[in-house]
Amino acid sequence: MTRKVQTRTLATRDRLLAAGREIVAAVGMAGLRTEEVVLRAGTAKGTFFAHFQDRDHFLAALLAERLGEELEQLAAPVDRKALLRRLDLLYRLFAADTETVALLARFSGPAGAGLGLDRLICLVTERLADGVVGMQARGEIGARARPEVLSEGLVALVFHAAASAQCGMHGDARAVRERADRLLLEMTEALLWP
Amino acid sequence: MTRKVQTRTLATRDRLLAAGREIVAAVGMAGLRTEEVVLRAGTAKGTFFAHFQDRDHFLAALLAERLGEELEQLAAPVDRKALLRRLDLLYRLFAADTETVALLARFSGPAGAGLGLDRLICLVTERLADGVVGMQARGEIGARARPEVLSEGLVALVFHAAASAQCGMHGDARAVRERADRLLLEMTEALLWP
DNA sequence: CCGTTAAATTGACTATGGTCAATAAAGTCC
DNA sequence: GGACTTTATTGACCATAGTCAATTTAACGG
Repeated sequence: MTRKVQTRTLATRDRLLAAGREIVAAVGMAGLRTEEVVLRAGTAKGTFFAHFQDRDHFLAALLAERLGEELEQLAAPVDRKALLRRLDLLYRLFAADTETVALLARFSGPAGAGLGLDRLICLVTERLADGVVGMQARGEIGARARPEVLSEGLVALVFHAAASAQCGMHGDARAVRERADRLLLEMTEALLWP
Repeated sequence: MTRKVQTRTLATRDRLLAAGREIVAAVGMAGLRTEEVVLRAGTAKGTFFAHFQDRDHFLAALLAERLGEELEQLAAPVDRKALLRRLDLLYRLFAADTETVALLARFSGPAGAGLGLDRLICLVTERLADGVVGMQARGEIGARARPEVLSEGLVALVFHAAASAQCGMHGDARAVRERADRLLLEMTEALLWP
């Protein structure tokens, strides 16, 4: 028979995540070592892996926490301008650093683990689609694609721009970043053309 | 003073890559261990890392080899139908497996290392843009975005579709794959609308 | 050919992610 | 509260990516 989750379990998980937050704040995601996490959380190594499948899933959980704070409460954009602002916000969040980009690429798919990044991205996409419906009805933007398709496509472009901007760490960072910025802007315009 | 590259160096590199090819063919990219590579190539561990920055760069080189065979010779698509076929080919190549998707996400940016995946993707994008120029001139597809922007956007959508299809390994794979297929198709249509 | 120097190679070593059989700590039923 | 079951935790242990000082090999100038 299956028993209810112990409060102890949740407490342990929270301690691990709290430790992770501290470490990421101090040395970034790339510098997070599992040893350090369990040390701060006061648990054994095995406990970490009993709670999280691997280091990357742990980082994804942390990232989801952080992004959730920014994205959970957002309403559907009411007009074209608001939509563009929303995409820009996503772009800035996603392009924060290399780790973020890699984690999103790996975990944000429509069929992810269930709780975490994937759910968050789905939420954002749906909210975007809600806004698109109205704008398409008013003829403010084009209606050649269904709202949910269009909004997922827009998010895909944001991902791509973020990834491009990050790859540009080597070489002339500014130029690459500007290139990504412009790609996102121009492609979005082409898609939204009434 | 800087001396010319020794032929020995190139031979070693080739032996490493050849070993890598064999291993990938046998156990896939995920199953490749550096120990096994140097064992087959008959070199020491250190030699491997003298030639390739890390395991992922090595895998990227192998992937670039493989994709290069398929993509290097392709001509610019002459019409809309050829363009769609080209995107479909890319999709099938990119969505081959999880490793491929991850490597592309990490190394295919416009400012990558110089020789490898990044160069290949740039090539494909440019070739695509060449085709787009003609089609836009003939009014066969829309001209709301510049050719190079449009083609990079299309490639971005292919990436996204490939990533989505791969994330769908968990859960109902078929449904997720079909969803990705349709997204790519509908978004492409919306973008190409005359 | 020979000494000199840059480049390539080596392999023992380290760092760290991840495993698992053993143990402890709840929960459940009487 | 005692017997028993399920769940959580532990930490020694393993696998493997990646490092580096020492060594060997090849190019160069004379």
